[in-house]
Order: sequence, then C-alpha cells, then structure tokens
Amino acid sequence: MFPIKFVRENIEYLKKAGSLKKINVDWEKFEILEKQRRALIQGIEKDRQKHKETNDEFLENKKKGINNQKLLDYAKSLSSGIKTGEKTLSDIEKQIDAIIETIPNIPHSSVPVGETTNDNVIIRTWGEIKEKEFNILPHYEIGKKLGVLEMEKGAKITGSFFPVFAGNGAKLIRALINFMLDIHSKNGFKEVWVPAIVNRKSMFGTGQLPHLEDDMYKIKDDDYFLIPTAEVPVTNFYREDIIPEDNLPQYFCAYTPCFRREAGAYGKETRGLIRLHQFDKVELVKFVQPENSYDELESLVKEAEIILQLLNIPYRVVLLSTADMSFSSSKCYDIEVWAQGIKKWLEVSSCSNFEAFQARRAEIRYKKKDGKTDFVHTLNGSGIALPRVLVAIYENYQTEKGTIKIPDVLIPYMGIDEINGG
RNA sequence: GGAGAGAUGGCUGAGUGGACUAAAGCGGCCGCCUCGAAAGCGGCUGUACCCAAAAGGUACCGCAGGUUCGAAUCCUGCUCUCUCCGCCA
Repeated sequence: MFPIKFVRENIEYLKKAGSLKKINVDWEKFEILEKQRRALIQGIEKDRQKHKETNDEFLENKKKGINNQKLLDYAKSLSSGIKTGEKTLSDIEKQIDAIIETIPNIPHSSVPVGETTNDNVIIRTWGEIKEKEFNILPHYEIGKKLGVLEMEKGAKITGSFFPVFAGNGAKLIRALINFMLDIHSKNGFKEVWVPAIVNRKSMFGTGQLPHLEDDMYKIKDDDYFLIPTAEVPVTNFYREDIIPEDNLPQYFCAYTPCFRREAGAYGKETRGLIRLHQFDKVELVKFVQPENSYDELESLVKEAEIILQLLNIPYRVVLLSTADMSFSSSKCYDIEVWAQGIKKWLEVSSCSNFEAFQARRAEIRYKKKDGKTDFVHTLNGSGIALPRVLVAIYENYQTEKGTIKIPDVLIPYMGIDEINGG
C-alpha cells in the first residue's frame, strides 16, 4: 500500500506496475477523487481558521461585556459547514483508499517481464533426478499402504483435505519441524512461538486483506482469522513499532499450522497432500535496512535451500516473472522439489522481498542513526512447508520392498532409519 | 463471564469547558566552557496533511461517535492494560 502523495507523484510508474502484474486499477476515478479531496481540504482548513479567529473575538468581546449574538451565529454556521465538509471528505478518502489498496507492489528491475508462468526463469537446479527401476507408488498410495497417512479419517473428522498422519507418519512431521527449527536457529534466526489466530489489523498489515478475505477461515464472533502462514503473526510482531537501527537486521523463524480455504481449488491436480486446508510450515521472516534487502533476499533463499540439501531432495530455484508474482512482493523466488512418484516439481517455498510495501501498511519503522525514521524492508520465505516435502520423502525415499527410508539427518529425530508401517 | 482502576509526546508525568500554542522532568541533538570529557550554562525537540516552494495553515491527548460558538477535560459505545472474583487444561 502506498501513501497517497507517493501515488500522486508516481502515477505513471504505478500504472506500469499494475499492468505488469495484470491488475486493473481505476486510475481515472482516482484522479477525479484526488482533485476533489484537495479542494475540499483547502476549504475546510480555511473555514476552521476563520472559526478559530471568530471564537477568539467572541471571547474578547465577552470579557468586555459586548453583545455577541452576531459572532455566535457566524461561528455556528461555520461550524456546521465544517462538519458537512468533513463528512464528504471522509467519504471521498474512503473511496480513494479503496482504489489505492488495489495497487500492487512494484516489481524490481531484475524481475523478468512475463505473460504467463512459462516466463518464470529457472535460476539453478540442485541434486540428481534418478530414474528408478521399480514402479514408485504416489505418496497417497504408499502412505495409505503403510498406515501413516489416513485421508479418509481426516475427511470424517473435519472434511476433505484435512489429513491425518498416524504412527511414524505423525512422528516424521514432528521430526521435520524440530530439524528445520534447529537448523535455522543455529543460523541466527530467532525462534518465536506465535498465535495461529490473528485480528483484522494484522491480516491487513501483511497484505492478505482486503483482497484474500474469501481464502481465509474466519472467526466471525471476534472478527479474527486463522493464519494462512506464520508470515502474518511474525511480521506483525513489529506492527506500529519503531526499531532502533542498531537492532537491524532481525531474523525470525517460527513453526505454525497454516489454514487455507483454497476456495475453488479442487481437482485432480490436488490429490493427496498437494493442497490442504491445514498444513504445517516453518517460516522465516526478516526485518532489514532498505539498502540491504536484495542481498538479504538471496541469503534467505540459501537458508531455505540448506534444508533441502540436508534432506537430499532435488530442487530448483525459480525466479517468478511479473505475471506470476504476488500482489505485495517486489521480487520472489520459488523453490520446487522433485517428486519422483507423481513426476512433478512441487513448490515448497516462496521467498519474497516486499521492500516497504508491508512496512507501510503495518507501520513498521526504524530510527536511523541520523535520528530520522523510515520504513524497514520486510522479507519472508518458507523454510519449509511440510506436506510437499513429505510427498518427496514418501516418493523419492521409497524402496522396492515398499518401505520409506528416513533421510540421514532425520534419523536422530526419528530413532529409526526406515518406515515399514504406522 | 462479573466488579473496579487506568490509557496524555521517545520515556516519566501535570492538566476537570476558553491563555493548552499540552506544564515540568528525563532522554536526545546543537552550541558555550574544556587539552579532552563530565558537571554546569544557553538553545532546539513528535507525526501526518494542505500549499510548486518558502512563509504560513490544519489535524492528532487509546479508538469511534455525540454535546457545545469552543473539548485532553463533559456524555455514549468500543479496544487494550492492571487488580480482584468466578470458570477452566
């Protein structure tokens, strides 16, 4: 979200940003409303000044015992005029805000301009994609066979796309969460435990609201939301705060469950664990000085990659083109793992630099050494989302005899080296 | 869930209808003094908006309304914090 002044002064630039991201903004209406707004403010402020002066005169006269009826009447008329003006103004400002809220963040100059997801650029690929000589079962079949994944149980308890993991399946999730948090906190990310339910202001601060309201689970009675990602509570940690520059940068990691309604996303592409209403994720969040934010993005991606390298899962890093990146980000890398059973690249992490876009919405500032305050840059990335990593482990680590080997780094967490049953 | 107390600038804290242009102190910045520093002395001090800029102006005392010519101050609703009671893993 941009301040109105910035929008006014950079209108051509922002128009371009909107068209790159394929988002329509009603610029004509904006310009009309903005003109009206300024004229109105000038009128109101002039009247307020007159009103003040009239009141001063009224008081003087009162002290001298002079009859004041005329002044009183004048002040009354000014006062009621100001009130109507203020009402109109707030109405216009609401309309302007509604338009500004639809302006997406500006893509960085290093982001490829594209028309479709095909214009994304593969930056690097890691690991070896082996051809296996036996028939690998898709994760949902091997999971069911071994009794570690029970989709039907979840559907009974709640609804479809709420999985149940049992026995070693459940244990593997716990192992992955602990493993990831251990790595990140060793690498300088402060571990935080945060609420999985947040208020409207927090959802607005990170940019999920207003346009994604239908994708979220809502607690109506309290106007709270179940978080779709830990990005929301962790970034809002510093909402409306001013951080001393000496305390920057700040790195956080957090495990939370994530909840997404995924309205209208059902289909055969989503069989098994690919798309869920509830899933687990370890998230990385950074608050940094603006001048460092693109270097910080690179190291954030590397931090997420470490997890996959240690798990020995082949992956590739993809730079999203302007057509595929999210509303709030300036630059975004996706990390995709190779799942050998279903033979697909699966997105397991999305690492973004939001520059000051979220910081402005959430009013996250820092006090510079020269005493001035400015908005920080915020970044976040998954490090990593669990279900699709599970898909890769279930499939890539599958053996010919129908068991799942445990990746070496997880053996200390699991206490076993192979899953041969729930 | 019930009862009570509270929310004022970076911080502490005064202010119960008009001189509030928000006192005072702390902190911070600049200057004087000093070889340098401390102390002391003097000055400065927030955010946003309007105006091409400057000068100037306007708004902001938890949030939203209301009363009034005039509200930090009075009224109503809400949010949050604290204390006590109830309930609870």
